Amino acid sequence: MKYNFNAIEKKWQDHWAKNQTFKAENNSDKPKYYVLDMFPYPSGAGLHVGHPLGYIASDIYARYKRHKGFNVLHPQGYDSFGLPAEQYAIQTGQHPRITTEENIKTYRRQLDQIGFSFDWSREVRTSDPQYYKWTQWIFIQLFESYYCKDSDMAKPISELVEVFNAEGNTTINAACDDDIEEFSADDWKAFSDVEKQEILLKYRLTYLAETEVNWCPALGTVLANDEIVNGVSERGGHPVVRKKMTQWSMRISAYAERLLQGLETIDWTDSLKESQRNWIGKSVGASVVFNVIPTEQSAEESHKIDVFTTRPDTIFGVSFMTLAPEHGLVSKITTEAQKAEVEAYVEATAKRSERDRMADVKTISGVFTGAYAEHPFTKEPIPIWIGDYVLAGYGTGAVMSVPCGDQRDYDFAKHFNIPIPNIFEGVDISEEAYGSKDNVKIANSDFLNGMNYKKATKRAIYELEKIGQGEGKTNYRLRNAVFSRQRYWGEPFPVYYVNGMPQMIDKKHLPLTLPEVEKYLPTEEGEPPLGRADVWAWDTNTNTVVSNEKIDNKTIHSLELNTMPGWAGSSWYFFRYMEENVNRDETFATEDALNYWENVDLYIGGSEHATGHLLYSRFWVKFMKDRGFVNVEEPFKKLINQGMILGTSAFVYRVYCHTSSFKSSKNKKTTKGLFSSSVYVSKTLAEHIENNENSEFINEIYVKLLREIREENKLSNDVKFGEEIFNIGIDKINVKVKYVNASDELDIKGLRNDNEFGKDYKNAEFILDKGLYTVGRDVEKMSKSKYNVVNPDEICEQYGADSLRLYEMFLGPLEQYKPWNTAGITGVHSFLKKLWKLYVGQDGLNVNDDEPTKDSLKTLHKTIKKVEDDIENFSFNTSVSTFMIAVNELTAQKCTSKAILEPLLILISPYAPHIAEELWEKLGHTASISTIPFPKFDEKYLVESSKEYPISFNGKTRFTMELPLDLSKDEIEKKVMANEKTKAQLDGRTPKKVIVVPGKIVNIVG
RNA sequence: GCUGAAGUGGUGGAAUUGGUAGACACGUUGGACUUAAAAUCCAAUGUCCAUUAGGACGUACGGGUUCAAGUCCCGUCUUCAGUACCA
Repeated sequence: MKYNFNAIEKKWQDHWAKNQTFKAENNSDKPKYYVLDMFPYPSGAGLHVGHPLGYIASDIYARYKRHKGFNVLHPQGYDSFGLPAEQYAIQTGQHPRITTEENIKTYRRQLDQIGFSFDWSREVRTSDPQYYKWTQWIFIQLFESYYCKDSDMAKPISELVEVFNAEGNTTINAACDDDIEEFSADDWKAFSDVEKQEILLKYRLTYLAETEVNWCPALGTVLANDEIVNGVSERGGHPVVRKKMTQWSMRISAYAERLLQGLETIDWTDSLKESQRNWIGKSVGASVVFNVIPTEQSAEESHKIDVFTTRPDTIFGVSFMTLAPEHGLVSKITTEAQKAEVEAYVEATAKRSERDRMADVKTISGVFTGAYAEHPFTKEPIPIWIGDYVLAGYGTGAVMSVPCGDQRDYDFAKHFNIPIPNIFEGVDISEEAYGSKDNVKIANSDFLNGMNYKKATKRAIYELEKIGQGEGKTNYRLRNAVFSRQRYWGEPFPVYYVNGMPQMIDKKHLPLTLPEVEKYLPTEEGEPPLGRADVWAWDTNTNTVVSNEKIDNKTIHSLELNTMPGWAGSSWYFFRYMEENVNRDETFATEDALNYWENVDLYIGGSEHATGHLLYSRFWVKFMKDRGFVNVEEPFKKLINQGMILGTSAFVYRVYCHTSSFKSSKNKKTTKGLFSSSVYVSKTLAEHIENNENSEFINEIYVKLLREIREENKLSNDVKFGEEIFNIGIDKINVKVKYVNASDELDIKGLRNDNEFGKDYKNAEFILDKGLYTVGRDVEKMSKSKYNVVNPDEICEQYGADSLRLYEMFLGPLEQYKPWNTAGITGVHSFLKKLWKLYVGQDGLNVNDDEPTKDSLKTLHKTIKKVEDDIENFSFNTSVSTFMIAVNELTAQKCTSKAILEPLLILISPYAPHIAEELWEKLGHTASISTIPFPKFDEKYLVESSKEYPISFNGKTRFTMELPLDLSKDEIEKKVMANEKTKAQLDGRTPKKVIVVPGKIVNIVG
C-alpha cells in the first residue's frame, strides 16, 4: 500500500472539521492553555510559504499541549480592515467588503489545506460590524475615562467632574494636556457647557487635539514618516506639507511607566523588550527654570526657560543655553542686533526636512540670540543660542548646555568659541567631553564640590526646589498616539458633533456601521472619504443614521468623518476569541470566559510589530483592567518572533551590447545605443564575458549579436555600419523559481511554455555550458516582482501538507531568517515515505505484538526525551532531525513492535498530523490521535554499561576506546596507557599528565 | 552613533553544561536495479598533503584563559534588524 498523501490529508481535514476535533471548551477540568498567532491581513495575493511558518510552529505547540492534557484554545481570524483593499477599491470601484470577503475565502482554503488545529468556531474579523461594535465601545470607554496619577489607574470621567465641582482642578493629579489652566470649583460651575467639555477633553484618555501631520494634498491623506521619501510621497511622488489637523489621539503616555515596568513580568525576548524600552525612553533627571535677563526688546515681560536635564549635578558647568529654532521664546528674546541672523537661521531650519536634519549630523550650526539667562545659583549671565541639534518635539525644546559633560554641547562650544568650564575633579577635557557618570567627583561647583554623581544630583535638586527654580522630574520619549485616519475602510468613530464638541453614541445603538460611498477617495474639499456619504448624520431622537440633508444642528448632527487606524481592532481581539460565538451579542466576552482564559500563554508573530501592535495592545489591556472590564495586566505572557522565510531568486543572463550608428534600410532611421539581444548564456559563460576571458567564445557571441541586429533591422549583409558592436555586457533577468531544479539548472522548455512570460522567451537562444543552462541565484525577500514567491498550494499538491509542515520546521531555528529552497523538500518527503513503510508493507500492516528489543526501546526513549525538550524550547528544526534518526534506526533494527511504533506516532503527530492519524487508525484505534497522552520518557532504557571514550593527545582526538562505565579514574588510565595505540602515539615519551573525565573523555598531555 | 541578533563544508543547518566539530538533510560523485526513465537502495563527500598507513590545517579575524574553546574573556571586522542630534 502506497503513501497516498493527497487522499489521506483530505480525509483527515474533513474528519477534523466534521467532528470539531479542536473545539476548545470554556468549561473544563483540564488546565487551560491559550496559543495565539498574530492574525493575518487577508491580502489579494494569498499566502506564500513564508506566511505559515509561525502558524505551523504554534500549531505544533498547541497539539503538543493537548497531548500533555491541556484544554487548548488555538483560534484564528482576520485583521480585515486595511489599506490594500481600499487602494484596490479606489482603482477598481469594487467595494472593499467584497474583495476582503474573497481574499478571506482564499486564505481559509489555503490554511485548511495545511491541517491546522484551529478552533474556527471562534473566528473573528475586525471589519465585521458585530466585532467593531465592541472596538467602538472600547473607544467610548476611553473617552469616558481619565488617568489618576495618585492611584495610578484610569477612572471614570464622572469622578473627575465631581472633584471639579467640589474643589476645581488645583488638587487633581491627573494625566492631561500641557496647557491646562487652574480653576476653582466656582469657576467650574460658572463655565458654559462647551467650556466644560473643552476642559474635559484635555483629561480624557482619548481626546481631540491639533496635531502636526504630513499632509499630502494630492492623495488627500496623511502619510507616516516612512511613506515619505525625499520630501515627496513614496507612492506617486507628490509633495508633502506639514499641516495642523484636529485628530483623535490616545493618551498612551499616561501609561508610560506601567508599560515599562510591565516588561519585567512577561517572557518576551530581550531584543523585543529592549526596543519597547527604547521606544518608551524613560530618563530621570530634573526640570530647571532659567530666568531670562530682560533686554530692551523684552523688558515689559519676564521670560523663563524651562529645560529638562538628566544631569542636574552638572548645573555649575552650564556655559550656554540652546533653544530649538522653533521654540516659542526665540522671537521674543532675540535682540535687535541679532534679529536678522536669527530669523535667517530659523527660516533655513524650517525648510530642511527632518530627514535632512537627521542625515547631516556632522555639521554644527547655530546662532546667538543676543539674550542672556541668569544662572539659578551663581546669578551669572548665560548666553542663549539657538541650534537645530535641539529638537522642538523632545522635552521642552531647550537644553542647558554643559560642554564639559556632553559631547554635542562640547562640539558646539568649540565651534563657536564658547568657554568650556571644567567641573570634574582631575579630568582632562582638552580633547573631548567627559560623558560618564561614574568614577568622577564634582569640582568648581559650590555646594556640590567633592560629591559623586548620585549625591550631587540629589543635592542639586534639593537646592533647586528650595529656591523654587526646579524639581526632580522623569521624562518619557513616548508620544501620545494619533488615532484618526482619513480613510474609508476602517472602524467609524461612534461620534457626532454638537457645537463642535464630540458626543458619544450610546452603547445600545452600536454598531455604527460604515456608510456607502460612491467613491473611496477624499472629497474635493480634502475631507476624508466618509465626507462623500449622503446618509451620514445622527438623529438624536430616533438614534439612527439619517440623510445629511436633515442636519439642523438641533436634534440631527453631523457624524465624524475619520475612521480608526489598523491597530484599533487588533488591540483587543485576543479577548474576543475567549468567548464562544453564541454569547458574543451582549458583551465582548463574558466574565466567565475572561476569568477562565485570562491571557495568551503563547503568542507567535513577526518582530515588525514590536513598537506598534504589541505596545498598543498592552496599553488597551491595562486600561481595560483599570476600568474592571478584564482582570489581567498584560495580554501576552510569552512571545516568540518567527523569522522571515526569504526567497531564493533565480535569474538568467541576457547579453547586451552597445551599437554604433547605422541606417536601417526599412525605416531609414539611425539607430544607436543599447541593444538587448535574445541571447542568454549559462552562468559560467556569463562570468567569461564579464571578466573578458575566453576570447574565442566572446567572438562567437559577437557574431550572433551581429546577425541578430541585422535581422532585426532588416539589413542586408553588405550594409555597413561603423565598427558595429562594442561593450558586450550581461543583464540579470529574474525568472520564476519553479523552472529551476536543485542543481540550479533551468527548465528551458517549461520557461518557454509559461503562460505569463513564455512568449518573452519564444525566440530566445540559450547558450548552454556542458549541455546545461545554469542560472544565478540570490537570496532576497519573497516578492512578486522577484518571481521568487513559492505558493504552498503547489507544495501541498506535489508533496503534501505534512511534508510542507516538516520542511518549514526543518529549515532552521524558528526565530532566524532563512532562505527557502523547494528542492530540499525531497528530504523530508522521503522521510515520510520511510515512516509509512515502517508501518505498512506491500501486503498490509507490519506492526505486531512482538516484545520490543533493547535497541528499539533505546531509540524510542531517546527520541521521546529529545522531542519533548525540543518542543519546550521551541527548537522544532532539531526534532525533525531526531525523527529522521529514529526512523532510520528502527528501519535498520527491522522493528515491528507495537510497543515502539505506537508511541512514536504520537511523538510525530504534532508535526505531521495527517499521516499520524491515518497510521493510528490503521493500528486499530477509533479516537483521534490528537487526544492521546504524550508518551512517558523512562531513563532506564538509556542506561549504558560502556562508553566509546575519545582518547586525545594534547587535546587532539586520535582514536577511541570502548570501556565499561563503572571503571574508576585510575582503572581507565591504566587501560588507556596499556593500549598499543597509546604507546604508538607517545612514541617513547612519558606523559606529563593524564586527564580522565569518566563518562566523557581521556586527555594525555606531554 | 546606540541597542539587539548573527558570522560553522558547495547549501540549509547540528553540537542544550567547555569534553570526538560538521548530526540530520539538500547537492555532487560513483555504484546497484531497469530496455530506458522515474522511484528506490548502497557507498563516498570540510580543505590540503600522501599510493596506502597516516599527517597538517580548520567554526569571520587577532590575542588570551584552560589538560581541553564553535562554546569563556579582551580587541577588531562584516552582515542583518530596530532606533536615531533624546538633553
